[in-house]
Amino acid sequence: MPWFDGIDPATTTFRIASSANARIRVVAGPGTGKSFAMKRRVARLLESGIAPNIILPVTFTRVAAEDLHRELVGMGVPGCDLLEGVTLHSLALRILTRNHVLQATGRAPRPLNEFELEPLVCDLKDVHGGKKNVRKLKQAYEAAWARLQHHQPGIAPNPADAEFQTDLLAWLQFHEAMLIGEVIPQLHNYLQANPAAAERSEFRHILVDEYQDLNRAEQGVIELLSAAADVCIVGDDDQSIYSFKHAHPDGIREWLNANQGADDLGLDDCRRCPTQVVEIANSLIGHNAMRPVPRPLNPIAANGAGEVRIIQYESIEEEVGGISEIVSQKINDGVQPNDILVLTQSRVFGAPLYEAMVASGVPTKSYFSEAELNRDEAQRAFALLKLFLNRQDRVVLRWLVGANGHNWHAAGYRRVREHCENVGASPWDTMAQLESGTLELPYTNGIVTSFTEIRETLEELEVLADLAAIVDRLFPDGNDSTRDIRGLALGVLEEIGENDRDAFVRELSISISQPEIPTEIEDVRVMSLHKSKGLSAPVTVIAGCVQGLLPRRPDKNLTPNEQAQYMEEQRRLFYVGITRVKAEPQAGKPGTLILTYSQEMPAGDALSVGITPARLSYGTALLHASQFIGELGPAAPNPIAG
DNA sequence: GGGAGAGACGTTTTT
DNA sequence: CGTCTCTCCC
Repeated sequence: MPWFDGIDPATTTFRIASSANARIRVVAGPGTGKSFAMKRRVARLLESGIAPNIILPVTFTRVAAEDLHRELVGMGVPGCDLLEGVTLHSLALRILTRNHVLQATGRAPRPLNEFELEPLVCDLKDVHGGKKNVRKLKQAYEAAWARLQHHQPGIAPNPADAEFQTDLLAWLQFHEAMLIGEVIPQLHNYLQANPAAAERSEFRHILVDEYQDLNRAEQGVIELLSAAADVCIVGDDDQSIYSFKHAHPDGIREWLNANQGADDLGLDDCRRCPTQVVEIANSLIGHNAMRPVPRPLNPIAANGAGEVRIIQYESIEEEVGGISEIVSQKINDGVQPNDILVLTQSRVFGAPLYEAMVASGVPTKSYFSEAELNRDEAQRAFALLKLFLNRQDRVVLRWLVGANGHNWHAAGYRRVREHCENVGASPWDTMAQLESGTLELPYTNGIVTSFTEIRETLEELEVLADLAAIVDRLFPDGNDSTRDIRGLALGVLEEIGENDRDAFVRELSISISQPEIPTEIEDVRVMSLHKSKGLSAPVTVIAGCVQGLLPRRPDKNLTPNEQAQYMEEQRRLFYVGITRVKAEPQAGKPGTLILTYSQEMPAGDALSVGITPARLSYGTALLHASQFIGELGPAAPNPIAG
C-alpha cells in the first residue's frame, strides 16, 4: 500500500506525511490522527528508498513502538522489518553499551531494578538521614538530571545533597551500575561532550511522538542527535500526563523558537470520538486555566452523538459488580471483548474489576503490572540466576549477601567494601577469602554465612546440563511464589535459546520489569489511564471517578501554584481517558463512554490508596464524586444511580 | 545481630 | 486500617 493511500492531498495529514521541511512540528489533540500521519510519513521515507537504519522513530512507550511496527508491516512497507520503533531509553542503553562510549563515560550501563535498590538504600541510610530520606535524595538526584538542572543557571545544590551525590556515585561506581534515571542523562552528557561522535549524525530522519511527555534530558538528547537529521515532532500539551517523570511540556512550544522556519502544523478534527464525547472533553479541558494555547477539538457530525452514561453506586463492591454486568451485557449484545476498555487509576479498583469480569466468564486481561518479583523467594531465585550467569555482577552479589540479614548486613558489608577499595579486589574474591580464612574482617560473619550458601547453590547449578535445567531448579514447577517468573523464564528461553546467555538475562529482566504487550488483543482490557494513552475503543469505562483518586489530592508540601498545576494534570489525565472512545457508526459501534463512582469503600483500602475520605465511619470511607464529573458541561447526561 | 514495641504515614503513573 | 521504619534493649 502506498503511503498516500486514502489521504486527500489537500489535508494537513498529507502535508505532515509529505513535507520536505527539515523541521516539522505537529500539535494536535486526541483522536485527530497525528500518530497516523506520522506513520504515513515513515512509510513515505521507506518507500522512497531511505535505509531503515538511518530513520529513528522515537516513541514514549513500548506499546507505541510496537504499534508503529505493526502498522508498517500491515501496509507492506518495504524495509519495515528493519525499522524498529525505539523508546529513547532503549536507544540510550544501546549506545551506552558500545565500547568506545563505555570508555568515554566510565559508567557501566547496568540499570538497577527496583529490588536491587534496597541494599543501596541501607548502605547509605546511616549517613544520610534514614531510608526515607535516602529515597528522597535519590529521587531528587534523578529529577535534577531529568531536568538538566546543572545546565541551568541559579540552581546551586546544597552541601547535604552534594555529599549524598558523592556517596551515591561512589556506591554505583563500585557496584558497576547505574540508576534508571541516569541512563538518558548519561547519553546526553556523552553526546554533548563529544561533538565529533559518530552517534551525533547516525540518523537522518528523526520522528518523535508524544513530545510533550519527554523531559528536558530526553528533549536534549533528541536535539543532540538532530544536527544532521530532518526532525518531525508530534505532541499535544493537553495530553501531558507525565510530570512525575519530570516531563517538560513547555518544550514543545520552545522547540518552535529554537527551530525557526519549521512547518507548524495542527490537526483539530476529532475523527475518533462521538460528538457528545468531544463536547464534554472540550468542556472538561476548558477548566484548565493555565493552558497556553487552548485548542478545542472539532466534533465530526458523521461520527454521531454516541452514548455517555454516568453512574453512581452505593459501594465499591456494587460498582465493580455493576461494571462487570454492563460489560457482560455488551458482550451478549455482540460487542467484541477487545472493543472494551476499562480504565481506573488504582489497582484497588483494577484487581476486583478484573476478578469480577473473569468470574462472570468475560475474557479479560489486566495491564496492571503483576509484580512478578514482589516475593522474596522470587527475587532471590532471580538474583541467583543473574549471579550464576555473571559472577562479576556486584549489585546482585551485594543483594544476595545482604538478603534476609538485619539491615542488609550493612555494617559488615561496609567493611568488605572498604577492603575491596583499599586493595583493589572484587567483592566476590574478598568474600571468598573471608570464607577460607585467608582474610579476617570484623562483623562479617553474617555475610560470610550468606556467601557460603550462595557459593554452594551456584556450584549445584554448575553441574546441571543446561539453562532449562537451571531455570527448573531455581523456579521449580508447582512453586506458587515463583510460578510467574518460571513461566517468563521458560518463554524467554524458548525465544533466545541456550547459547546466548547474556541475551537471556537481558530479555528476562525486561520481561519481568515490563509486562508483555500482546500483539493480538482478544480480551477486555483493564488498565490505568496512563497506559491507555494512544489506544481507543468503542466502549470505554472509567471506574473510580472519586475525589482523591481522580483527581488525586496534591501533596500538601507543594506551593499553591504547584497544586494548581497538579490539578490541571489530573484533569488532563481524565481528558485522555474520555477521549479513548471511538465512534464507528457504520460498523454499528456508536461509541460508548461510561463513568462510574461509588459512595463508600472500606476505609483501609481508601487510605492505603491515598484517598482522603470525605468522612470515616466504622471502617467505611464515605466518598465524594470526582469534581471532574461536574465539569463535563451541558452535553453530559445527569448521573444516575446504579 | 536480632527482636519487641511505639509511632509515622500511606499512592499512582514509565523506562 | 495496615505496613513500614525507627528506637530501644538484650
